[in-house]
Amino acid sequence: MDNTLAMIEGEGRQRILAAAEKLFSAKAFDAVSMNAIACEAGISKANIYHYFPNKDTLYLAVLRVASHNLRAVLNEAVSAHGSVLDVLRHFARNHLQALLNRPQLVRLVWREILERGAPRAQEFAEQGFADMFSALVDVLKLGQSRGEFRQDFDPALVATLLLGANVFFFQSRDILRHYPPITFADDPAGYDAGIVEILLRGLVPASS
Amino acid sequence: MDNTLAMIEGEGRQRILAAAEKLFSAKAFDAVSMNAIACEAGISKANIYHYFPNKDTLYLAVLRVASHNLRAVLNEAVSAHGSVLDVLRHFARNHLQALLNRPQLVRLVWREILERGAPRAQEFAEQGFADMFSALVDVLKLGQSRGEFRQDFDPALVATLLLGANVFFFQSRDILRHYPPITFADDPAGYDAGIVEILLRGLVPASS
DNA sequence: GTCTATAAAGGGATAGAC
DNA sequence: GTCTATCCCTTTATAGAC
Repeated sequence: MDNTLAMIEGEGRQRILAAAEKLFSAKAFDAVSMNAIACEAGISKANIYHYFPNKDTLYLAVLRVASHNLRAVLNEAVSAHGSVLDVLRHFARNHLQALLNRPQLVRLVWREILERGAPRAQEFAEQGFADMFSALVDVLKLGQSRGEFRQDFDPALVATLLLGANVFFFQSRDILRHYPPITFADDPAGYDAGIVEILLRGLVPASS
Repeated sequence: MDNTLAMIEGEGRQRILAAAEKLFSAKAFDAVSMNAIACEAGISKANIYHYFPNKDTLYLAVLRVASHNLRAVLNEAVSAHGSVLDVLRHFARNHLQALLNRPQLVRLVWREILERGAPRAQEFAEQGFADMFSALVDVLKLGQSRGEFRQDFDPALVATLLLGANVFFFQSRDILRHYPPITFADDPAGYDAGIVEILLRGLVPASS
């Protein structure tokens, strides 16, 4: 079996998937026409149907690849070594940075989470969530078992809080930027550093 | 001027707006047809064009009303009296409860925030954001000025963290529910109580 | 104000040549 | 594998009677 042949055979499919990913990332399912995808891919509309039986299948294929890639990017970003505190700080910062580095993938997957009550979204989205939650919960539990953290908080709750802070930042960055008292809209690293410090030390003075 | 007449005159328009709001809340702009709106409103499709020149204008009218209502609901929910800590706790809980009470409004406005890079979204969305941020930042600043909170954190950052936690909970509740270590997916009050306690006391033991 | 009927355009999908 | 041409349906929007 010749590799070159396999690559050529897959080339058309790849072009379509890339074009579809780009367009589906920018607009919702119904707002993207097969015609637009064909134009973006530089092929004819009918040719798409040689590779995919219908629009829905194409969309699902795009979503499958995208969520897989996003998951890999995120998992890669948050892997770290060092003390519990260092790992936590790096997790927060790198997770957010990974989101900001791949805005299209995030938008694509996240829209699926928000729009569809359908079961297919969950399949992909939950994987990414589960990875992040597991990693983060493990870090927090380790901190607890070592006595570096309190024992009386729920690690899953803190994980939700931290992931939510990053997702919210990613989603509403443009709005945050236009709101005067906010100075960190263009400083994601500073944002996460501030958040982690607050989480660690709390709002109430230590003397209390 | 007779009130009844005014109400009858506005009735058709109201029926259309209500139907459109319901459908636009459930699906994206391009996924909702004028035909579907007409059916939902129980009138003919052509009749819609007597009140609105085109689909885009109708959508914008829906968005305008929805964001106004959502803003009122949220502002109402978070108004509270008492000690700084009580106000903070009530803010968190009531804000999230208000989101959960009006899921359609939240979805409608929030989709607009996420989808459009367009300027019109900002106009509405920023108002709601500004209200919440202002109220929350004021509470935090008051706590700081009274010495009940540390001086060395950014109130806007904590406000973002808290609002983000609630929005994230609202958005990903279905996913959270299916993830084993999470026990608070159906307990928003407990979720916010836990979050606020963590924020106040921090993760690190007080002895450190 | 409300309707039926229809126009004009674009959508997804297919047929069949090459 | 890729294309052009086409089918059929739905879409937005309009015309015009009542």
